[in-house]
Amino acid sequence: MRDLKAVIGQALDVSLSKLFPDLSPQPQSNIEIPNDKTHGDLASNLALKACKPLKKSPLEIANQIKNYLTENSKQLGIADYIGKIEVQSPGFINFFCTNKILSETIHEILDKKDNFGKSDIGKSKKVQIEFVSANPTGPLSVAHARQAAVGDSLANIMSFLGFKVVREFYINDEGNQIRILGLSIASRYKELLGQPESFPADGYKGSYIYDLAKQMIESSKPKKIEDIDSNLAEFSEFGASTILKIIKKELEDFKVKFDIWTPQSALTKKGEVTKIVEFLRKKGFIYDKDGAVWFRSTEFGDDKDRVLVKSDGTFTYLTPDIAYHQDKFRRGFDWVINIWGPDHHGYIGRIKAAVQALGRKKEDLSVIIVQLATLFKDGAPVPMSTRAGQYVTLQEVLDEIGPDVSRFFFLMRRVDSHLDFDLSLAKKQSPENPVYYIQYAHARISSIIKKSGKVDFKKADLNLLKEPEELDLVKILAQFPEELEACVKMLDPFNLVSYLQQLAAVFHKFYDTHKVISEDEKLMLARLDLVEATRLVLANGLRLLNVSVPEKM
RNA sequence: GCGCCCGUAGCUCAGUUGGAUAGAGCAUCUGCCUUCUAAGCAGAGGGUCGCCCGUUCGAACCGGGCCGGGCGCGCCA
Repeated sequence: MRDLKAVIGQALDVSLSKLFPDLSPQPQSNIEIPNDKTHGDLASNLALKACKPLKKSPLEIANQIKNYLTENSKQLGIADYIGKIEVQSPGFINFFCTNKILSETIHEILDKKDNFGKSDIGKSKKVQIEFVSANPTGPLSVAHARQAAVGDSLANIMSFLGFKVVREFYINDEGNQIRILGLSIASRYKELLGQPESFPADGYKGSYIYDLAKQMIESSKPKKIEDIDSNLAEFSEFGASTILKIIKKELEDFKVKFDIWTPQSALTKKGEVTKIVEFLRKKGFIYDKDGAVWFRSTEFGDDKDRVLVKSDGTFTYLTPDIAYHQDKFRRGFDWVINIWGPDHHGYIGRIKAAVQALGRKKEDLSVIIVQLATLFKDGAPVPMSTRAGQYVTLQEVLDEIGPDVSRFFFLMRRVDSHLDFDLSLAKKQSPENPVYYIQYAHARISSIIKKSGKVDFKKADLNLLKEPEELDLVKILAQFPEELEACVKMLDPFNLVSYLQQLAAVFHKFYDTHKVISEDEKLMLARLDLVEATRLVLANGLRLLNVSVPEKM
C-alpha cells in the first residue's frame, strides 16, 4: 500500500505536468486513506491544491487528471492496481484498488514473517538514545518508568528500521545530590547507633536510607561516631553504588536493557570537564563575570548566558553535561536523542546551544520531553515526592501488575501528554484492560491455526477474499510499515500502540462475522493465509513494544 | 512578567506538512455464545473541538488576542 501510494503520487505528478506544463511550482500531491469507503481506497487533493495557481475550477482539473490517468494507466504503472477512478466534489480524485494489491500484501507478510515492516530507512545512521539516567539517590519512580518504556520501545523500532541504536544510561554520580545522599545515610547511621541528630532539611527521607545505613553498619567495621563527618564521601559512594544496583535490577525486571552505563565521574577523572571549558574559551564562547565563568549560550538562541564555573570554583550541572555531549559525538553518533522529564524542558535551550558551540548542528540532538504519569489507585491520585520518600517505585508497580501491562500502559498516551495510570484498572484481568484486547486477538488466531492443522501457507487463491471485513483487515495490515515510520518521525512509540489496538479491533470484527474453518476448503485456505498474516503483524508489533505474545489465554 | 506543554463526548484521550458527515476506550442502556477462545461483536445515547477575530474553496489543525490548567524560568541538580 505504501508503494502504491508512491506510484500513484508519481502518476499524479506526471499527469499534472503533462496537462499544465506551465504550472510552476507544482503543488505537492497528497495521498491519504479516506475515512469514508465511498471515497475509495486512496484519495488525492491535488486538484484542490492546483486550482488556485491555475485559476480553474478544481472539478475541471480533477476530471482532466482522471482522464489522463485512465488513458495512460499502463504506462504509469497503475493499470493492475487501480480498478476505478472517481472525481467527487469539491475536487477530490478517489482511487479504488483492485484485489491484486491485497493479495500482494498478504504474500509479502507471509514471506517476510518476523521481518515484515523491517526496512533500511535508517541507513545505518548511528543513533544514541540516552534515557532514564536517574540520579542514584533513590529507587526509580513512575516518571522514570514511563521514560524507560518510551526509550526502550523507540530504540526497538528504530533498530528495526535500520538505525544503529545504542541505549545509554548516564549516571549522575557527582554533585550536590550525592553529597546530600551521603549526609542522609550518615544521619540515619548515627540514629541507628543511638545518637540521633537533626536530619538534613533537604535530605532523602525514604525508608531505603535506613536500609542503606543498616547495611553500612553490618558490612563495614562500625566507625566511631566522631569519625563519620570526615568520612562522608564513603557514605555517598556506598549509597550511590548500592542504589545503582537497585536501579539496574528494576530495569531488568521491566525488560529494559542498556548497552552502556556512563558515570559522570569517569568524565571528571579524565579531565574532560575542565577541558571543555578551555575548549569553549578558545572558541570564544566564554567570558568571566562576577568571579564566575560564563558560556555565551545566547549566541545560539538560549534565553540567557549560563554559568559553567561558579565563583567558588566548582562546576554547575551544565558543564559536565556539555563534556558528556562532546563525548557522545566523539564516539561517532550521527544523531543523539535525550529523553527527559518535564522538569528539564527549560534546560533544552542551553544544551542545544552547547551542541552548536561544539560545532554540531542543532538537529543532531533531539530532546524528547516525556510528561509525568500520575498513578491512580481506587480512583485517587497517589502522591509523589522523592525527597519526602513518598512515592511508588517502579518495583512496586511491577510486583503488582507485571512488566507487560505496565509497559503498555506507559505507552498508551503521546509522550507530550499527561498520563493517568490507573493501577486498579491495570491490575484487572478483565475486558477493560486494553493489553489483553490485543493479546487476545493473537491468541484467537493461534488457536484457529492450531485447530486447522495447516502448516502450508501461500497456496490459496486470495481472490476469494471479497467480504468487507476481509478487505479491511488486509488494508490495515498493509499500513504497518508506515506506522513504524511514523513512530520515528514523531519520536514516540504511541503510533504503534494505537495501530495495534485498531488492528486487533478489525480482526475481532472479522472473527465475529466470518468463520475461518469451514467446509469450503478453498475459502478456508485463503482465510488461513489472511489470519496468519494478521498474527505475524500483531506479533511483530507486540515484540517491538516488548510485550509478550501469548498463544493461549 | 517571559518560555514550554495542554484545553475535543460524563471520564481518559486519538485526530501532525489544512480536506469530505470530528473518532476510540471507559462509563450508561439494548441485543448476540448447540458453530474456530464472549478477555469478543453489533447497536443507542452523548459535541458551541475553551472563547473571539483573521487567513481560504475548505480550520480541531495555521496566525493574532483573550480565558483556564500544568511545568519551567538558580553561581540547584
